[in-house]
Amino acid sequence: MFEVLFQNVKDKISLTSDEEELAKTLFIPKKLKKKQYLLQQDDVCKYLTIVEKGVLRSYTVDDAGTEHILQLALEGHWVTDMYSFLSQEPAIYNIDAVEDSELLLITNRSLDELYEKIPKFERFFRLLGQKNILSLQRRLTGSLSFTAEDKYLQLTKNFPDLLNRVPQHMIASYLGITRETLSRIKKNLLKDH
Amino acid sequence: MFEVLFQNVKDKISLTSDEEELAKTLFIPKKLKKKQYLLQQDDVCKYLTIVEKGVLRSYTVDDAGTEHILQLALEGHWVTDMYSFLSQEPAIYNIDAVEDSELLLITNRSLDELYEKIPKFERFFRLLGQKNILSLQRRLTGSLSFTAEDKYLQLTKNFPDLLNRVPQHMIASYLGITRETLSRIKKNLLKDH
DNA sequence: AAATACCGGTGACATAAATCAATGATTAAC
DNA sequence: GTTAATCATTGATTTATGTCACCGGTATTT
Repeated sequence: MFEVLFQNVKDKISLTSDEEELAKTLFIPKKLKKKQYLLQQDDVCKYLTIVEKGVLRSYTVDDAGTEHILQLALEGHWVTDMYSFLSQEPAIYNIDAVEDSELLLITNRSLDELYEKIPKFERFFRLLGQKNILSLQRRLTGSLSFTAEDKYLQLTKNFPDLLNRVPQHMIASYLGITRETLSRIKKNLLKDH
Repeated sequence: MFEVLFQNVKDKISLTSDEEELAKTLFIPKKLKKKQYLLQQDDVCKYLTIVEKGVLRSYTVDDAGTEHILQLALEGHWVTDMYSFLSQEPAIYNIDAVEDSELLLITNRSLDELYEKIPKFERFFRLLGQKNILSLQRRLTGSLSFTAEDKYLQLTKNFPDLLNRVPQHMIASYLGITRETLSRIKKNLLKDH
């Protein structure tokens, strides 16, 4: 159950086995069936979550009922409504499972305990945040300057896994385009082979 | 010179005066005239920078020569090409001054020294990163789901300062729209008063 | 195994925003 | 103080992408 978490952690900091045992006690395992919610808009987000197995998505729903996907989180990715998690105000994002998934959750309180008892985790989450910022910046720059086709090509290049595990209409939503446009882009790319 | 930096730091962690003195030695003051570059694409980004006075922008230039602004950094904001700064690979962003500016720079090496000698800075930059992620997420969600007009309205609401200090065409670029479109949006908003 | 929901593809049409081009207005440079 | 950049505005036109409607295929449910 904890393999993905500790692999993730050991990429950035080293832990003694005592520290690892302590950390384990602070995370809550949870399973989610496909389509089940981890968080619904307007609820308070109580957990920071790492995906051990499966896929989660975080997304907003606009006035027209259209979903806009902020994040597609595969194994080893962290997901939360960060604003709600930190402030305990109502969430603006929904989070649910794209596949049956296994998760590890940590509350804000437990996270504080983790920082206090194993200060190395300050560094871990600093480095994790850095990586996160990099990927958000790349995505935003792409969103500002790329055509729909280029955004799709960038995705196929950087995250080919996503294409197999996530339905097309979610890929489209993640790219900020409609399912129809994505369908036509794929057709075009085949034609130009 | 260091007022903005230490105000920024003390919002998140507390420092003794010894620590403050040590930190001061690790930053390099620099002034930049309007339009001067701090970093050019394809150079290696040597510094993480905080703006003490003035405004910087980071941006990419596409094949057509159009600029796309990732960040507009007012006093107290941190700016760098994070990928280049961390990896010492060539930068993809340009950074230059929108107004005459006063900056404090820190190298990767000095930053490591800072973490080593004052571990509290791990926490500081973790918290800074969190804030950064929040704002990138908000901007990306807006970019995925808002019309040009709504993106502009969100900006006027959240960062009214920017409108006075930065020319319209840069605001447009920051929003991912053309200057012409922004000009028409403003006209429309006035009309509907 | 029939019924139902989900998913991707496609045509016809609509529209937001980009592009191209020209004109003042303001600011900076000489 | 004249010249030259820089900046914002506006009209005409084009284009990428969205919207709406429908279809067939494949899972999923009962």
